[in-house]
Amino acid sequence: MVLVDKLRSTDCKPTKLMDLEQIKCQSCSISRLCLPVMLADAEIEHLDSIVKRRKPYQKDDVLFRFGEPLQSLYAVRSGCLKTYTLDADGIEQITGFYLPGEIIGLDAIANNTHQSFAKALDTSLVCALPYNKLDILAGQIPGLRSQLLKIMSSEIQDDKALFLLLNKKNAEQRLAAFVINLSRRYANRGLASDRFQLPMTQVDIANYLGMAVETISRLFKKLHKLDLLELKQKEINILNMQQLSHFAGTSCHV
Amino acid sequence: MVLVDKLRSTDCKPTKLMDLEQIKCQSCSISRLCLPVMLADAEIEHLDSIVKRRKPYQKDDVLFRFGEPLQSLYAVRSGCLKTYTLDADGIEQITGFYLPGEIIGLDAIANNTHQSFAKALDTSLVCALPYNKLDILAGQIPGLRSQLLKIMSSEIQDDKALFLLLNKKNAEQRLAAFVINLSRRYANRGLASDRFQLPMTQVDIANYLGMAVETISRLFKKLHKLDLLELKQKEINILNMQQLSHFAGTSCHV
DNA sequence: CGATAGCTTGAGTCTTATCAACGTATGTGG
DNA sequence: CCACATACGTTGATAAGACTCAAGCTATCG
Repeated sequence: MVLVDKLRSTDCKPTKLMDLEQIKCQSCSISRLCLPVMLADAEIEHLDSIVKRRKPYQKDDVLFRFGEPLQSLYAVRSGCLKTYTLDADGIEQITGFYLPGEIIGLDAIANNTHQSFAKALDTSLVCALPYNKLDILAGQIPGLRSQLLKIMSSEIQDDKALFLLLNKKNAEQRLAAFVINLSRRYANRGLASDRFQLPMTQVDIANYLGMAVETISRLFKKLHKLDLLELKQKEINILNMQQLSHFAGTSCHV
Repeated sequence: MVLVDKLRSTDCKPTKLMDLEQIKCQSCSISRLCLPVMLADAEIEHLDSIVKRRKPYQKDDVLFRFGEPLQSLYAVRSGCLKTYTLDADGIEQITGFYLPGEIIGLDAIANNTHQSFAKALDTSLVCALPYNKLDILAGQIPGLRSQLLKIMSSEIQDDKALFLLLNKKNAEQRLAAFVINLSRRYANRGLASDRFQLPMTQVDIANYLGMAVETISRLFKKLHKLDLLELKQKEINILNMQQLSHFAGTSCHV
């Protein structure tokens, strides 16, 4: 995560960036969140050999478009990306935000066709995983097959949770839950969970959560008034995580 | 599907039912929607050997509960089931409806723990697929591995589509889209797509779509007034599929 | 036949969207 | 380095869609 932090700071030298582009799975700081989990060294090396490390994508660069044949899944190494479709009027409909260690494009496997657009929100490094090669490798390495299935299952879990959030919670609960979800994901990556940069605009958050931007703005203000969080520019500062979680409507299942 | 229809009719003899319980993957009418897709005969036999065919579940019987360790995935053979969680107040939150050929429990793979309850809405036959055996078999049969990944990818696709539906569409579009979705799924199973039984109550539909029952009732009435569909008891009759689709807000992605 | 779950209908309320206008960053070219 | 253009965020007023509550109706099942 040190490497990731270096990358995210604006003063990193081009040489540093080149180094980062070359980092192998073996030494990647987020490998424990990614496909290599539970693989032996030799297996990781095998996986590493099919990974194509791309030059960094700049803000607004597009990784793939809706309808394109699936060539590769993409593992995020640093930065942040979003996926979206366009509705009948050509309006963007955001379907997901992706942080380091997360895999983009899993929904394309069913018909070998991308079901969305993917765009960088920030300067971002990704690893391209050619799907046909990955599939073959999954046949040879049980741990990889297993991890791939787990990652997909995890995405299904997250989707169901999001579904419940949107379906059952009101605007303020949605926003609170969204912030907490981001916070948890940062925490999993060893980054600060109570103070971080929002990688997306409020317009994007509103779009993703199915709300008006005005509502987002008002609710951030309300959460601030309640001393639950602070938002300065894009920096978010969670002041009372427990209360905020409670506010989000403690999603208990039992 | 003839078999499925027989089962659904109420006058089927116990002996018939016993026969159905024993049907193998090789002769299962919905195998082309299920895991056996693209498998060679010998491979299907292999798969068949790990499948446990359960006695029929009756209405309201529970397949598994939230928090239980994942033993098996379940392939629906006939009938209809729902999955749901309970919120903090113990209120049911429906997360999905499952028709023949669909697989229940994929979200449990990530942590080997079921993330929801599953309950029969109707007399239903299911095949239990012990996950550890299935996983091993997926390592031996490339086509099975591939199909499993595709089924999971498909579920992710469906979840994203549902997400967009709930997030961006108003009540009447949601309901219209829900009906069309059911209709398409019946069509895929070779059943009538313009005239079918709603397998769930309006209360369940309301719960699933995040709306009040009253709204569902009013909207069915409205759709009837517009001559788009008819609803008598639980039998739905789509009168104008094209208009209904249009009404649902033609979900275009380009 | 009565009890209960499921569905319908109407009236009133509330949350959140919409519209309009203004304020504040950000970044580009002169 | 400044001025302008543009994207992003804030605030207030108004309106609409959908919920809630209350009550009555209708299937269904024991």
